[in-house]
Amino acid sequence: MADTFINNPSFFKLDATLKKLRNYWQKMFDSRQMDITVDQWLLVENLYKHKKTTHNELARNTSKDITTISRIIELLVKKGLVKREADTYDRRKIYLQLTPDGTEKYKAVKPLVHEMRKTGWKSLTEADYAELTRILDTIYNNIPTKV
Amino acid sequence: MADTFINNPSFFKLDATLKKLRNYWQKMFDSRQMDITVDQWLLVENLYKHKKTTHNELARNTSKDITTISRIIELLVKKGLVKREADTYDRRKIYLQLTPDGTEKYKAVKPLVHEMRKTGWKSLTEADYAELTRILDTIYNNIPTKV
DNA sequence: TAGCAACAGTTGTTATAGCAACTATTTTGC
DNA sequence: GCAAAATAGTTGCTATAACAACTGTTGCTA
Repeated sequence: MADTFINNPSFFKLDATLKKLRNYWQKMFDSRQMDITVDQWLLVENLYKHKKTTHNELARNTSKDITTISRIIELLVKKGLVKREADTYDRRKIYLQLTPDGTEKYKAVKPLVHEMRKTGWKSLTEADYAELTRILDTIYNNIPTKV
Repeated sequence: MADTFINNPSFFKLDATLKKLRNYWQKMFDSRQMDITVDQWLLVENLYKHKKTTHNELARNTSKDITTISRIIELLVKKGLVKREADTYDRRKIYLQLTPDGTEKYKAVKPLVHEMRKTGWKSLTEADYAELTRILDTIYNNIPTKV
């Protein structure tokens, strides 16, 4: 039978590619003693870019559940990479930002990440990137939020 | 800054799309009382197609870790959807196959899955599917297995 | 302004992901 | 033929994912 989007598990290839990427990143982090996981890195990168943010914003920016953010942040705080700061005006809110160690970590890991992105995209073009973006965005928007 | 594959998290969009797909599938399964998870479904589907297979083969076919397969199969056996059968010649091997209930489950869920694939792919063409496949395969093959 | 809804975040539970270490077999190499 | 290596699968552990239920705070409104 022909391999079409109907008979082929629609997210099987997505899943396989993502897993291989994630494993590659993690193994590279481990072999360079970066002492960080892929998802912890994603939060550190986001906190570096936004300087000061909340759990909710992080969740939106990273497509992660807020409970997942809560637990990853807990690990990052324990590692001394992130510090929490209560909002003066809204006592429900907690601002998160990198500590100096967190900023160091970002700078240590960043070049490796840059290299890995180039490796993954080797022999592909910016046009391919645009195609991938278009198709994934279309699928994303095709999916109902409510069932 | 322009959104290119270098500055944009290379798997962020993959991750976001896959999560939304997975959540959509799971919510549909739940709302139809299918009593199954997405990954359990993937194994059931694979077992339906291959009739009789081993943990190792399932792991290869689904891009899952063999430990993950082992645990999902344990749940499926408890649910009565899969049965284990020892190999007569190689006592390390265990063959897995759907029980009659497992086959029923496959037939009950299958039409829903078919619908969801159409929904996700709505307004996209087979050419788009080929493009997506080409790009993801290229990325997949770009990633070193050893670091 | 009292009561309630909405919001920010945490904790409990179950499932998937993957590494390391383990048991139990089978195959290989000398 | 026998020890070592390879193979099949399980178990322990830590991390991520997501739903439900919870605490505490703020905003809304009758």
